[in-house]
Amino acid sequence: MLDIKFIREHSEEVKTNCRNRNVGVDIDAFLRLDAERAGIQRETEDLRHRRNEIAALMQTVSSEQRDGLIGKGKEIKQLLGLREAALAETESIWMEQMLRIPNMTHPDAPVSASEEGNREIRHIGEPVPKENAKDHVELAKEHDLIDFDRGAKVAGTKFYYLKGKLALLELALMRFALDEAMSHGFVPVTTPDLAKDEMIIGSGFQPRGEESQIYSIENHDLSLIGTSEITLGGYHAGEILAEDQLPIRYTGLSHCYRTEAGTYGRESYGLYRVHQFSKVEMYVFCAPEQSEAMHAELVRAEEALWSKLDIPYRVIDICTGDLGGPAYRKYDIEAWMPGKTAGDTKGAFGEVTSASNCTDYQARRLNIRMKRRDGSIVHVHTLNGTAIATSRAMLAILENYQKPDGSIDVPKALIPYCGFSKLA
RNA sequence: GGAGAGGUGGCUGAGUGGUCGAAAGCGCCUGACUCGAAAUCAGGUGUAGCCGCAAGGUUACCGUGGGUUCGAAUCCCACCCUCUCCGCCA
Repeated sequence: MLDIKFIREHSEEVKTNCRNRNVGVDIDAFLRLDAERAGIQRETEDLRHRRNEIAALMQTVSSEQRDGLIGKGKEIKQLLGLREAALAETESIWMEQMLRIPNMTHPDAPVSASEEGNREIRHIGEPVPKENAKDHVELAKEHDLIDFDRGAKVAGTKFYYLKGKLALLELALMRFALDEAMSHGFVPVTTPDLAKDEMIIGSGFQPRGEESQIYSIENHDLSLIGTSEITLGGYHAGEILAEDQLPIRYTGLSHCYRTEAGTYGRESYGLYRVHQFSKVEMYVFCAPEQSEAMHAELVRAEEALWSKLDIPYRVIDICTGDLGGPAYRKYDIEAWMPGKTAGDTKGAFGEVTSASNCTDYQARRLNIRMKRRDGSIVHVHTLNGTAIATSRAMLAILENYQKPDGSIDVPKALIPYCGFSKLA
Protein backbone atom coordinates (compact mmCIF):
# COMPACT_ATOMS: atom_id res chain seq x y z
CA MET A 1 0.00 0.00 0.00
CA LEU A 2 0.93 3.62 -0.29
CA ASP A 3 2.00 5.85 2.58
CA ILE A 4 -1.16 7.54 3.87
CA LYS A 5 0.75 10.79 4.25
CA PHE A 6 1.71 10.61 0.60
CA ILE A 7 -1.92 10.14 -0.39
CA ARG A 8 -2.99 13.11 1.73
CA GLU A 9 -0.30 15.37 0.34
CA HIS A 10 -0.40 14.23 -3.32
CA SER A 11 -4.05 13.40 -3.82
CA GLU A 12 -4.15 14.73 -7.40
CA GLU A 13 -1.20 12.56 -8.43
CA VAL A 14 -2.78 9.55 -6.79
CA LYS A 15 -6.07 10.19 -8.59
CA THR A 16 -4.35 10.49 -11.96
CA ASN A 17 -2.40 7.35 -11.24
CA CYS A 18 -5.57 5.40 -10.40
CA ARG A 19 -7.11 6.60 -13.62
CA ASN A 20 -4.07 5.58 -15.67
CA ARG A 21 -4.08 2.19 -14.06
CA ASN A 22 -7.76 1.70 -14.60
CA VAL A 23 -8.47 1.31 -10.89
CA GLY A 24 -11.79 2.69 -9.70
CA VAL A 25 -11.10 4.08 -6.24
CA ASP A 26 -12.73 7.31 -5.14
CA ILE A 27 -9.79 9.14 -3.58
CA ASP A 28 -11.84 12.12 -2.42
CA ALA A 29 -14.24 9.84 -0.58
CA PHE A 30 -11.31 7.97 0.86
CA LEU A 31 -9.72 11.17 2.16
CA ARG A 32 -12.97 12.12 3.84
CA LEU A 33 -12.99 8.72 5.50
CA ASP A 34 -9.38 9.23 6.48
CA ALA A 35 -10.21 12.52 8.20
CA GLU A 36 -13.11 10.88 9.98
CA ARG A 37 -10.89 8.07 11.15
CA ALA A 38 -8.31 10.53 12.45
CA GLY A 39 -11.03 12.35 14.41
CA ILE A 40 -12.34 9.19 16.03
CA GLN A 41 -8.81 8.15 16.84
CA ARG A 42 -8.14 11.44 18.58
CA GLU A 43 -11.34 11.12 20.61
CA THR A 44 -10.44 7.58 21.55
CA GLU A 45 -6.95 8.53 22.65
CA ASP A 46 -8.26 11.44 24.63
CA LEU A 47 -10.61 9.12 26.54
CA ARG A 48 -7.77 6.70 27.16
CA HIS A 49 -5.72 9.58 28.50
CA ARG A 50 -8.44 10.46 30.97
CA ARG A 51 -8.80 6.83 31.94
CA ASN A 52 -5.08 6.60 32.62
CA GLU A 53 -5.14 9.79 34.66
CA ILE A 54 -7.87 8.43 36.89
CA ALA A 55 -6.08 5.13 37.29
CA ALA A 56 -2.97 7.04 38.37
CA LEU A 57 -4.93 9.17 40.82
CA MET A 58 -6.39 6.10 42.50
CA GLN A 59 -3.07 5.32 44.09
CA THR A 60 -2.55 8.67 45.74
CA VAL A 61 -6.02 9.26 47.02
CA SER A 62 -7.83 8.45 50.30
CA SER A 63 -10.36 5.64 50.35
CA GLU A 64 -13.33 8.05 50.62
CA GLN A 65 -12.36 9.71 47.36
CA ARG A 66 -11.97 6.39 45.59
CA ASP A 67 -15.64 5.74 45.06
CA GLY A 68 -16.05 8.95 43.09
CA LEU A 69 -13.09 8.12 40.92
CA ILE A 70 -14.30 4.62 40.30
CA GLY A 71 -17.63 6.00 39.15
CA LYS A 72 -15.88 8.39 36.83
CA GLY A 73 -13.71 5.59 35.54
CA LYS A 74 -16.73 3.47 34.80
CA GLU A 75 -18.31 6.30 32.90
CA ILE A 76 -15.21 6.77 30.76
CA LYS A 77 -14.96 3.07 30.19
CA GLN A 78 -18.42 3.03 28.71
CA LEU A 79 -17.75 5.99 26.42
CA LEU A 80 -14.44 4.51 25.41
CA GLY A 81 -16.06 1.23 24.47
CA LEU A 82 -18.33 3.04 22.03
CA ARG A 83 -15.51 5.05 20.50
CA GLU A 84 -13.29 2.00 20.16
CA ALA A 85 -16.00 0.11 18.35
CA ALA A 86 -16.52 3.03 15.97
CA LEU A 87 -12.80 3.26 15.41
CA ALA A 88 -12.47 -0.42 14.62
CA GLU A 89 -15.26 -0.24 12.12
CA THR A 90 -13.94 2.86 10.38
CA GLU A 91 -10.46 1.42 10.33
CA SER A 92 -11.51 -1.77 8.66
CA ILE A 93 -13.22 0.14 5.84
CA TRP A 94 -10.24 2.46 5.67
CA MET A 95 -7.82 -0.45 5.32
CA GLU A 96 -9.97 -2.13 2.70
CA GLN A 97 -9.73 1.04 0.61
CA MET A 98 -6.02 1.44 1.28
CA LEU A 99 -5.36 -2.03 -0.09
CA ARG A 100 -7.20 -1.20 -3.28
CA ILE A 101 -5.13 1.87 -4.10
CA PRO A 102 -2.36 0.74 -6.47
CA ASN A 103 1.29 1.63 -6.30
CA MET A 104 2.48 4.79 -8.02
CA THR A 105 3.93 4.37 -11.48
CA HIS A 106 7.34 4.95 -13.00
CA PRO A 107 7.15 8.13 -15.12
CA ASP A 108 8.49 6.32 -18.18
CA ALA A 109 6.01 3.45 -18.12
CA PRO A 110 3.66 3.60 -21.11
CA VAL A 111 0.28 5.06 -20.18
CA SER A 112 -2.63 3.01 -21.44
CA ALA A 113 -5.74 1.55 -19.94
CA SER A 114 -5.36 -1.85 -21.55
CA GLU A 115 -2.61 -4.26 -22.52
CA GLU A 116 -2.68 -2.88 -26.06
CA GLY A 117 -0.43 -0.16 -24.67
CA ASN A 118 2.40 -2.51 -23.75
CA ARG A 119 5.57 -1.44 -25.51
CA GLU A 120 8.23 -3.69 -26.98
CA ILE A 121 11.61 -2.31 -26.04
CA ARG A 122 13.84 -4.86 -27.76
CA HIS A 123 13.85 -8.32 -29.24
CA ILE A 124 16.54 -10.94 -29.54
CA GLY A 125 16.52 -13.67 -32.15
CA GLU A 126 14.23 -13.72 -35.16
CA PRO A 127 11.02 -15.69 -34.89
CA VAL A 128 10.57 -17.94 -37.87
CA PRO A 129 6.94 -18.83 -38.52
CA LYS A 130 6.74 -22.46 -39.57
CA GLU A 131 3.84 -23.50 -41.73
CA ASN A 132 3.69 -27.05 -40.52
CA ALA A 133 4.76 -26.41 -36.95
CA LYS A 134 2.95 -28.51 -34.42
CA ASP A 135 1.87 -27.06 -31.14
CA HIS A 136 3.19 -28.44 -27.88
CA VAL A 137 0.01 -30.36 -27.10
CA GLU A 138 0.25 -32.29 -30.37
CA LEU A 139 3.96 -32.87 -29.88
CA ALA A 140 3.55 -34.01 -26.31
CA LYS A 141 0.76 -36.39 -27.19
CA GLU A 142 2.66 -37.82 -30.11
CA HIS A 143 5.68 -38.60 -27.94
CA ASP A 144 3.81 -39.37 -24.72
CA LEU A 145 5.42 -36.53 -22.79
CA ILE A 146 2.36 -34.94 -21.18
CA ASP A 147 -0.90 -36.58 -20.13
CA PHE A 148 -3.64 -33.98 -19.84
CA ASP A 149 -6.46 -36.52 -19.94
CA ARG A 150 -5.37 -38.42 -16.90
CA GLY A 151 -4.46 -35.15 -15.19
CA ALA A 152 -8.09 -34.17 -15.66
CA LYS A 153 -9.28 -37.56 -14.44
CA VAL A 154 -7.29 -37.35 -11.24
CA ALA A 155 -7.29 -33.63 -10.39
CA GLY A 156 -9.54 -31.95 -12.91
CA THR A 157 -9.12 -29.91 -16.04
CA LYS A 158 -5.90 -27.93 -16.43
CA PHE A 159 -3.89 -30.46 -14.46
CA TYR A 160 -1.38 -32.69 -16.17
CA TYR A 161 1.24 -35.33 -15.76
CA LEU A 162 4.70 -34.84 -17.19
CA LYS A 163 6.16 -38.11 -18.36
CA GLY A 164 9.48 -39.61 -19.36
CA LYS A 165 12.09 -37.23 -20.62
CA LEU A 166 9.88 -34.18 -20.16
CA ALA A 167 9.59 -34.96 -16.43
CA LEU A 168 13.37 -34.99 -16.33
CA LEU A 169 13.61 -31.87 -18.45
CA GLU A 170 11.52 -30.02 -15.90
CA LEU A 171 14.00 -30.90 -13.18
CA ALA A 172 16.85 -29.87 -15.48
CA LEU A 173 15.19 -26.53 -16.14
CA MET A 174 14.79 -25.80 -12.47
CA ARG A 175 18.39 -26.65 -11.69
CA PHE A 176 19.58 -24.64 -14.67
CA ALA A 177 17.51 -21.64 -13.58
CA LEU A 178 18.84 -21.87 -10.04
CA ASP A 179 22.41 -21.91 -11.34
CA GLU A 180 21.69 -18.93 -13.56
CA ALA A 181 20.19 -16.97 -10.68
CA MET A 182 23.04 -17.98 -8.38
CA SER A 183 25.52 -16.64 -10.91
CA HIS A 184 23.87 -13.26 -10.37
CA GLY A 185 24.30 -13.49 -6.61
CA PHE A 186 20.94 -14.97 -5.68
CA VAL A 187 20.83 -17.36 -2.72
CA PRO A 188 18.82 -20.47 -3.53
CA VAL A 189 15.94 -21.35 -1.22
CA THR A 190 12.99 -23.69 -1.40
CA THR A 191 9.88 -22.29 0.19
CA PRO A 192 6.57 -23.51 1.59
CA ASP A 193 3.90 -23.98 -1.07
CA LEU A 194 1.30 -22.64 1.37
CA ALA A 195 1.23 -19.35 3.19
CA LYS A 196 -0.92 -17.56 5.73
CA ASP A 197 -3.52 -15.27 4.24
CA GLU A 198 -1.86 -12.27 5.86
CA MET A 199 1.32 -12.98 3.84
CA ILE A 200 -0.69 -13.29 0.65
CA ILE A 201 -2.44 -10.00 1.31
CA GLY A 202 0.90 -8.47 2.21
CA SER A 203 2.27 -9.34 -1.21
CA GLY A 204 -0.71 -7.69 -2.85
CA PHE A 205 -2.84 -10.72 -3.63
CA GLN A 206 -6.35 -11.53 -2.58
CA PRO A 207 -6.58 -14.94 -0.91
CA ARG A 208 -10.35 -15.15 -0.56
CA GLY A 209 -13.40 -13.76 -2.22
CA GLU A 210 -14.98 -13.96 -5.62
CA GLU A 211 -12.18 -12.40 -7.61
CA SER A 212 -9.51 -14.47 -5.96
CA GLN A 213 -7.16 -16.50 -8.15
CA ILE A 214 -5.93 -18.39 -5.12
CA TYR A 215 -6.87 -21.75 -3.68
CA SER A 216 -7.60 -21.34 0.01
CA ILE A 217 -7.62 -24.16 2.51
CA GLU A 218 -10.90 -24.73 4.25
CA ASN A 219 -10.90 -24.18 8.02
CA HIS A 220 -7.35 -22.88 7.91
CA ASP A 221 -5.86 -19.47 7.61
CA LEU A 222 -3.79 -20.84 4.74
CA SER A 223 -3.75 -20.75 0.96
CA LEU A 224 -1.74 -22.39 -1.77
CA ILE A 225 0.70 -19.85 -3.12
CA GLY A 226 0.36 -18.61 -6.67
CA THR A 227 4.05 -17.72 -6.70
CA SER A 228 6.97 -17.96 -4.31
CA GLU A 229 7.04 -14.17 -4.45
CA ILE A 230 4.63 -14.53 -1.52
CA THR A 231 6.82 -16.76 0.59
CA LEU A 232 10.03 -14.97 -0.35
CA GLY A 233 8.59 -11.55 0.45
CA GLY A 234 7.09 -12.89 3.66
CA TYR A 235 10.46 -14.29 4.66
CA HIS A 236 11.54 -10.96 6.13
CA ALA A 237 8.07 -9.72 7.10
CA GLY A 238 8.08 -7.57 10.21
CA GLU A 239 11.86 -7.30 10.25
CA ILE A 240 14.22 -4.37 10.28
CA LEU A 241 17.18 -5.17 8.03
CA ALA A 242 20.58 -3.56 8.34
CA GLU A 243 21.65 -1.34 5.47
CA ASP A 244 24.89 -3.31 5.15
CA GLN A 245 22.94 -6.50 4.40
CA LEU A 246 21.26 -5.00 1.36
CA PRO A 247 20.58 -5.86 -1.33
CA ILE A 248 19.42 -9.35 -0.31
CA ARG A 249 18.80 -11.64 -3.27
CA TYR A 250 16.93 -14.92 -3.05
CA THR A 251 16.01 -17.34 -5.75
CA GLY A 252 13.09 -19.47 -4.63
CA LEU A 253 11.80 -22.74 -5.94
CA SER A 254 8.18 -23.63 -5.37
CA HIS A 255 5.08 -25.02 -6.92
CA CYS A 256 2.54 -22.40 -7.91
CA TYR A 257 -1.21 -22.87 -7.82
CA ARG A 258 -3.75 -20.71 -9.57
CA THR A 259 -7.48 -21.15 -9.95
CA GLU A 260 -7.42 -19.22 -13.23
CA ALA A 261 -11.13 -18.68 -12.86
CA GLY A 262 -12.77 -17.71 -16.11
CA THR A 263 -9.72 -18.03 -18.32
CA TYR A 264 -10.51 -20.71 -20.83
CA GLY A 265 -9.96 -20.59 -24.54
CA ARG A 266 -7.03 -19.89 -26.78
CA GLU A 267 -5.03 -17.90 -24.24
CA SER A 268 -4.98 -20.85 -21.92
CA TYR A 269 -4.32 -23.64 -24.35
CA GLY A 270 -2.36 -26.66 -23.16
CA LEU A 271 0.47 -25.88 -20.78
CA TYR A 272 0.15 -22.14 -21.32
CA ARG A 273 -2.26 -21.66 -18.44
CA VAL A 274 -2.57 -24.42 -15.86
CA HIS A 275 -3.59 -24.78 -12.24
CA GLN A 276 -0.20 -25.96 -11.06
CA PHE A 277 3.33 -25.40 -12.23
CA SER A 278 6.81 -25.11 -10.85
CA LYS A 279 8.67 -21.86 -10.82
CA VAL A 280 12.09 -20.56 -9.94
CA GLU A 281 11.61 -17.00 -8.83
CA MET A 282 14.08 -14.24 -8.03
CA TYR A 283 13.35 -11.81 -5.22
CA VAL A 284 15.24 -8.75 -4.01
CA PHE A 285 15.09 -6.67 -0.84
CA CYS A 286 17.05 -3.46 -1.28
CA ALA A 287 17.41 0.18 -0.30
CA PRO A 288 15.10 2.59 -2.14
CA GLU A 289 17.96 4.12 -4.11
CA GLN A 290 19.00 0.66 -5.35
CA SER A 291 15.73 -0.58 -6.75
CA GLU A 292 15.94 0.78 -10.29
CA ALA A 293 19.36 -0.78 -10.76
CA MET A 294 18.10 -4.04 -9.25
CA HIS A 295 15.18 -4.03 -11.65
CA ALA A 296 17.56 -3.77 -14.57
CA GLU A 297 19.62 -6.55 -13.07
CA LEU A 298 16.58 -8.83 -12.83
CA VAL A 299 15.77 -8.27 -16.48
CA ARG A 300 19.42 -8.89 -17.43
CA ALA A 301 19.36 -12.19 -15.54
CA GLU A 302 16.14 -13.25 -17.25
CA GLU A 303 17.45 -12.31 -20.67
CA ALA A 304 20.69 -14.16 -20.09
CA LEU A 305 18.69 -17.26 -19.26
CA TRP A 306 16.45 -17.08 -22.30
CA SER A 307 19.40 -16.32 -24.53
CA LYS A 308 21.06 -19.50 -23.32
CA LEU A 309 17.93 -21.44 -24.11
CA ASP A 310 18.36 -19.94 -27.57
CA ILE A 311 14.72 -19.13 -28.09
CA PRO A 312 13.68 -15.82 -29.71
CA TYR A 313 12.16 -13.39 -27.25
CA ARG A 314 11.16 -9.79 -26.83
CA VAL A 315 11.13 -7.54 -23.79
CA ILE A 316 7.94 -5.64 -23.04
CA ASP A 317 7.56 -2.49 -20.98
CA ILE A 318 4.18 -3.06 -19.34
CA CYS A 319 1.71 -0.21 -19.56
CA THR A 320 -0.14 1.36 -16.64
CA GLY A 321 -3.40 -0.51 -17.17
CA ASP A 322 -1.64 -3.87 -17.09
CA LEU A 323 0.66 -3.37 -14.11
CA GLY A 324 -1.49 -4.86 -11.37
CA GLY A 325 -1.56 -3.40 -7.88
CA PRO A 326 1.96 -3.60 -6.43
CA ALA A 327 4.24 -2.91 -9.42
CA TYR A 328 5.80 0.50 -9.96
CA ARG A 329 7.18 -0.76 -13.23
CA LYS A 330 7.16 -4.14 -14.89
CA TYR A 331 9.03 -5.78 -17.74
CA ASP A 332 7.85 -9.04 -19.25
CA ILE A 333 9.77 -11.34 -21.50
CA GLU A 334 7.70 -12.95 -24.18
CA ALA A 335 9.15 -15.98 -25.90
CA TRP A 336 8.40 -17.11 -29.40
CA MET A 337 5.95 -19.98 -29.51
CA PRO A 338 5.60 -21.40 -33.04
CA GLY A 339 2.50 -23.40 -32.18
CA LYS A 340 0.65 -20.59 -30.45
CA THR A 341 -2.11 -19.09 -32.51
CA ALA A 342 -2.91 -15.40 -32.64
CA GLY A 343 -5.84 -14.56 -34.83
CA ASP A 344 -5.39 -16.53 -38.02
CA THR A 345 -1.62 -16.79 -37.87
CA LYS A 346 0.32 -19.58 -36.32
CA GLY A 347 3.23 -18.56 -34.18
CA ALA A 348 3.03 -15.87 -31.54
CA PHE A 349 4.87 -14.48 -28.58
CA GLY A 350 3.77 -15.60 -25.15
CA GLU A 351 4.69 -14.28 -21.73
CA VAL A 352 7.32 -16.36 -19.96
CA THR A 353 8.75 -14.04 -17.33
CA SER A 354 7.74 -10.92 -15.48
CA ALA A 355 10.01 -8.63 -13.47
CA SER A 356 8.45 -6.05 -11.18
CA ASN A 357 9.81 -3.25 -9.10
CA CYS A 358 7.28 -2.94 -6.28
CA THR A 359 9.19 -0.10 -4.56
CA ASP A 360 7.97 0.14 -0.96
CA TYR A 361 4.41 -0.99 -1.74
CA GLN A 362 4.80 -4.60 -0.58
CA ALA A 363 7.30 -3.66 2.11
CA ARG A 364 4.81 -1.34 3.74
CA ARG A 365 2.16 -4.05 3.83
CA LEU A 366 4.62 -6.68 5.02
CA ASN A 367 6.27 -4.19 7.38
CA ILE A 368 9.81 -4.73 6.14
CA ARG A 369 12.17 -1.90 6.94
CA MET A 370 15.84 -1.08 6.94
CA LYS A 371 17.98 0.76 9.41
CA ARG A 372 20.37 3.10 7.68
CA ARG A 373 23.89 3.69 8.93
CA ASP A 374 22.74 7.08 10.21
CA GLY A 375 20.10 5.32 12.34
CA SER A 376 17.05 6.34 10.32
CA ILE A 377 14.51 3.68 9.44
CA VAL A 378 12.71 3.41 6.10
CA HIS A 379 10.77 0.76 4.24
CA VAL A 380 12.87 -1.33 1.88
CA HIS A 381 12.08 -1.77 -1.77
CA THR A 382 11.17 -5.22 -3.05
CA LEU A 383 11.43 -6.65 -6.53
CA ASN A 384 10.54 -9.96 -8.06
CA GLY A 385 11.22 -11.62 -11.35
CA THR A 386 10.70 -15.02 -12.92
CA ALA A 387 13.75 -17.10 -13.63
CA ILE A 388 11.81 -20.04 -15.02
CA ALA A 389 8.16 -20.97 -14.99
CA THR A 390 8.70 -24.55 -16.10
CA SER A 391 5.37 -25.09 -17.83
CA ARG A 392 5.74 -22.21 -20.25
CA ALA A 393 9.45 -22.87 -20.71
CA MET A 394 8.73 -26.47 -21.68
CA LEU A 395 6.02 -25.30 -24.02
CA ALA A 396 8.49 -22.96 -25.73
CA ILE A 397 11.17 -25.63 -25.90
CA LEU A 398 8.88 -28.24 -27.40
CA GLU A 399 7.61 -25.90 -30.07
CA ASN A 400 10.91 -24.23 -30.93
CA TYR A 401 13.06 -27.34 -30.89
CA GLN A 402 10.87 -29.58 -33.02
CA LYS A 403 12.67 -30.76 -36.12
CA PRO A 404 11.27 -31.49 -39.57
CA ASP A 405 11.99 -35.20 -39.05
CA GLY A 406 9.64 -35.24 -36.05
CA SER A 407 12.35 -35.32 -33.42
CA ILE A 408 12.69 -32.74 -30.63
CA ASP A 409 16.08 -31.45 -29.48
CA VAL A 410 17.09 -30.39 -26.02
CA PRO A 411 18.54 -26.87 -25.80
CA LYS A 412 22.33 -27.14 -25.55
CA ALA A 413 22.42 -25.35 -22.23
CA LEU A 414 20.19 -28.00 -20.68
CA ILE A 415 21.97 -31.12 -21.91
CA PRO A 416 24.43 -31.16 -18.98
CA TYR A 417 21.48 -30.94 -16.61
CA CYS A 418 19.31 -33.68 -18.05
CA GLY A 419 21.87 -35.98 -19.60
CA PHE A 420 20.27 -36.42 -23.01
CA SER A 421 20.17 -34.32 -26.15
CA LYS A 422 16.86 -35.43 -27.70
CA LEU A 423 13.46 -35.24 -26.08
CA ALA A 424 12.02 -37.40 -28.83
C1' G B 1 -2.93 -36.27 17.86
C1' G B 2 -1.96 -36.73 23.69
C1' A B 3 0.75 -34.83 28.28
C1' G B 4 3.87 -31.11 30.36
C1' A B 5 6.88 -26.43 30.25
C1' G B 6 7.33 -21.83 28.13
C1' G B 7 6.80 -17.15 24.74
C1' U B 8 8.97 -9.99 28.07
C1' G B 9 13.30 -4.68 24.51
C1' G B 10 19.31 -6.13 19.81
C1' C B 11 20.55 -10.55 23.36
C1' U B 12 20.27 -13.02 28.42
C1' G B 13 16.65 -12.44 31.95
C1' A B 14 13.58 -10.20 36.44
C1' G B 15 8.70 -8.87 37.05
C1' U B 16 2.13 -12.51 39.21
C1' G B 17 -3.15 -6.19 39.66
C1' G B 18 -1.49 0.36 40.22
C1' U B 19 4.99 3.21 41.87
C1' C B 20 6.14 -0.94 34.67
C1' G B 21 7.88 0.99 28.33
C1' A B 22 9.22 -2.40 31.88
C1' A B 23 14.93 -4.24 36.96
C1' A B 24 19.75 -6.14 36.21
C1' G B 25 23.58 -7.79 33.05
C1' C B 26 25.50 -7.97 28.07
C1' G B 27 25.80 -5.33 23.55
C1' C B 28 25.74 -0.51 21.16
C1' C B 29 26.46 5.14 21.16
C1' U B 30 28.58 9.69 23.51
C1' G B 31 31.89 11.82 27.00
C1' A B 32 36.01 11.59 30.80
C1' C B 33 40.81 9.28 31.73
C1' U B 34 44.98 7.69 27.82
C1' C B 35 50.06 9.21 22.98
C1' G B 36 46.39 5.49 21.42
C1' A B 37 43.75 1.17 22.90
C1' A B 38 41.99 -2.02 26.81
C1' A B 39 40.11 -1.55 31.61
C1' U B 40 37.41 1.92 34.58
C1' C B 41 33.89 5.90 35.44
C1' A B 42 29.51 9.15 33.85
C1' G B 43 25.45 9.67 30.62
C1' G B 44 22.52 7.81 26.71
C1' U B 45 20.36 3.72 23.92
C1' G B 46 12.87 0.37 21.01
C1' U B 47 8.88 1.05 17.29
C1' A B 48 4.60 3.41 15.44
C1' G B 49 0.59 7.12 15.68
C1' C B 50 -1.44 11.93 17.24
C1' C B 51 -0.81 17.33 19.06
C1' G B 52 3.20 21.07 18.81
C1' C B 53 7.65 25.84 15.17
C1' A B 54 10.24 23.65 19.08
C1' A B 55 10.94 22.09 23.95
C1' G B 56 7.78 18.77 25.08
C1' G B 57 3.08 16.28 25.72
C1' U B 58 0.14 12.07 24.62
C1' U B 59 -1.73 7.06 22.76
C1' A B 60 -0.51 2.05 21.55
C1' C B 61 2.79 -2.17 21.66
C1' C B 62 5.52 -7.63 27.09
C1' G B 63 3.28 -14.22 21.09
C1' U B 64 -2.04 -12.97 18.70
C1' G B 65 -7.20 -11.91 19.56
C1' G B 66 -11.10 -11.41 23.07
C1' G B 67 -12.74 -10.76 28.32
C1' U B 68 -12.65 -9.24 33.73
C1' U B 69 -11.26 -4.49 36.33
C1' C B 70 -11.56 2.41 37.99
C1' G B 71 -6.65 0.29 36.39
C1' A B 72 -3.65 -5.70 33.08
C1' A B 73 3.07 -7.70 31.05
C1' U B 74 0.60 -9.59 35.60
C1' C B 75 -6.14 -12.53 36.32
C1' C B 76 -9.72 -15.44 32.77
C1' C B 77 -10.86 -17.60 27.70
C1' A B 78 -9.51 -18.94 22.68
C1' C B 79 -5.82 -19.36 19.18
C1' C B 80 -0.61 -19.31 17.31
C1' C B 81 4.42 -20.57 18.06
C1' U B 82 8.78 -22.94 20.64
C1' C B 83 10.83 -26.86 23.75
C1' U B 84 10.52 -31.92 26.32
C1' C B 85 8.13 -36.71 26.48
C1' C B 86 4.56 -40.19 24.13
C1' G B 87 2.02 -41.70 19.64
C1' C B 88 2.21 -41.57 14.29
C1' C B 89 4.96 -40.98 10.06
C1' A B 90 8.80 -39.66 5.30
